[in-house]
Amino acid sequence: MYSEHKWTAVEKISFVVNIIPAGKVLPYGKVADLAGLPGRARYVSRALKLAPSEANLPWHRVINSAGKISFPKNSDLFQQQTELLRLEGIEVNQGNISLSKYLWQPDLATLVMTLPF
DNA sequence: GGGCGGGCAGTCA
DNA sequence: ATGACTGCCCGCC
Repeated sequence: MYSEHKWTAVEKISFVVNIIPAGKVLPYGKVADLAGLPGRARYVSRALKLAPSEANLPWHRVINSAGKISFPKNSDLFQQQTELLRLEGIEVNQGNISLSKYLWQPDLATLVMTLPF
């Protein structure tokens, strides 16, 4: 059955963030790409900030393209994100995460069939 | 409402 | 590492 539903940018972003597996991370820019919104990395951060907590998004799995946590080192959010990532077995040193170890590299063919948009 | 300016959990050269 | 550039939301005329 076709759905007439029009996916909003926020919905697409939420969807992509939701399918990042535990123990993996994805940069803002990649999230935007997979959501079909190339060049809109900043909008991803904005969307995450505005997303209702009830959505239970694994926001902590989104980091910047340099492989770092995008919060000031003394902030609560920085601490939270560090802890959440460690709970999933990801090594975090001073906000740095090894992309070569933890970058999510989805099989694109599978992904295309997974995304509803 | 419409328009403009500032700010941002980013990215790339 | 630094700076230029971006897309878009939000608050204020």
